[in-house]
Order: sequence, then C-alpha cells, then structure tokens
Amino acid sequence: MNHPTAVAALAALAQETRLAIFRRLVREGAPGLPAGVLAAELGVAPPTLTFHLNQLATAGLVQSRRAGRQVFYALEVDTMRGLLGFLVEDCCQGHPELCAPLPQAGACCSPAPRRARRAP
Amino acid sequence: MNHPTAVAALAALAQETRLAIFRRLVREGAPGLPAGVLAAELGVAPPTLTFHLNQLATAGLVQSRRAGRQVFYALEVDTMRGLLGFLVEDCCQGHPELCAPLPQAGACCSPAPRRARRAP
DNA sequence: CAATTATTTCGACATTTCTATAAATATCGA
DNA sequence: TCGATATTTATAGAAATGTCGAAATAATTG
Repeated sequence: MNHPTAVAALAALAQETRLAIFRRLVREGAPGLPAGVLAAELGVAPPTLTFHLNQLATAGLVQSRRAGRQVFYALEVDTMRGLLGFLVEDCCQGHPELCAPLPQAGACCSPAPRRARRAP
Repeated sequence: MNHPTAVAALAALAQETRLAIFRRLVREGAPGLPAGVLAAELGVAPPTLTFHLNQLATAGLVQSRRAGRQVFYALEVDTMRGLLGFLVEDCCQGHPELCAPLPQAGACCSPAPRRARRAP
C-alpha cells in the first residue's frame, strides 16, 4: 500500500452508499453478493450501484465475477488489510502506551465475538 | 462510531494532504506537532494547512491545543480506533478463515510484533 | 506600545463528484 | 430465435471540494 493507493481507497469508502456496500460485503465474506441483491438491500438504483461498485473496484477494494446473469461482488481482503495497516504505520514511534488500545481494531473475525451486532 | 461519523472521518482522510498530516501525527503520538512544523514538513501553504486541519478536527480525527504562539495538533486516538473497528465490524459473519490475516492491520505501536490480540 | 511570529479567516475560482434517466449489453429459458 | 432478467454504459446537470492571495487575529518580545 502506498500513498496514492490509500487515498483512492479512502475516497472510495468516504461515501455513504459505498461505505454501506463495503460493510455489507465485509459481513458477507468471500462469496460476496450479486449486484441486484446489493441494490435491493441498500435501496439504490441499479445504475447508481454500478457507479459505486466501479469506484470500489477501481480502488481495489472489491472484485467481481460473473455467475450466469448475475455479477457477484466480493471484498478484496488484501487491499483492506493493506489500507488499515497503512493508516497506523509507525504509530507513535514505538511508544505503545500512547495508542495501545488500537490492536483490537483489527480483530476481525475474532473467535470470541462478544460484542453486540449493532452499536447501541 | 456510526455510519455518518465514519463517512466524515473517511472523507477527511481521503485527501492527499490530509492523509499525510494524519500519518505524520500517527507517527508523532500524543504530544502532536505545531501547525507551522506540519506546514513546513509537508510543503503546504499555511491557509491550506489550516483548511485541512479543520477538516480533520471536524471529523474528530485530530485535536488542537495552543501553547504560546503555536497551536499543536495531535491525533484523536479514540476516533481512529473507532473507525478501524467500524470498517471490519461483523467481518465474515464469524468465519475467521476468510479474512484471518486481518488482525495484523491493527498492530499499532508494535516495534516488537507480539500477538496481543485482546489485551485484558 | 510597536514589531515580530504563528496561525486563521475571507473571497473567489476551477475541478471533481453524485445522481438520475434513457439506452445498450449479456445471459438464460422456452 | 424471442422474450425476460440482470447489469452496464452514456449523458448531463447540480452540488461539494481544494487551492490560492490578501487581510485579520493571537501571542511574544524589545
């Protein structure tokens, strides 16, 4: 991950619809979802959805694959991981006590999902 | 962290200069840096820097404090942590094998890479 | 108080971004 | 092949954003 790539990825995520798409795909995992399902679930017009999916794909955050008439979109996990790592790179110059609570942020797919689904 | 707040934070980060400011402050840790130093290091005109710092502050990503003539800007760690957590919330619906490599993304402040997944 | 340093506010302009409608493409089943 | 379903492309206009120079504000020093 480098600076321009990170800006592109962040710009792709910095939009209501696209962030919703992204988070929906984060929940979905590897198989992903067809464009139509995303459009229906998020209440977005198909052309608008395509526009946003293209933004996410161009930023390398999602990938697509056709399955019959449907086109499935799924998360590009490597990019997501790269982005998160890039944001906290060289954090605090080796003074962990300053932002020690951060590691939990990356605790994706934690085996002990004790947290509530939706924040209260 | 909620959806609108996350969009605001991401939008604040989705810009070259602001991402550079943010990452510089991530490296700096708690004390932060005066606006002038940031402007000089990043080669940005003072008014432009102020504009971007305000964007970051409005998004809750940085805070400022005056010290004499200088105004120090420092990272708002809680917001950063909240944002990273929000992005990977409910990742893969409990199928860790799908995106297991993600945890390292949050390994902030780790000069010695230890597996401190869930501290307490 | 006057001069100097540090930062912010103001005003204006070019550029980019988002959304919607209409039309086009791709795939499947009869 | 024809019709139906799923998705994309094309086009255009309104709204938001980034950058700059000039001037203003805040704090320190002589």
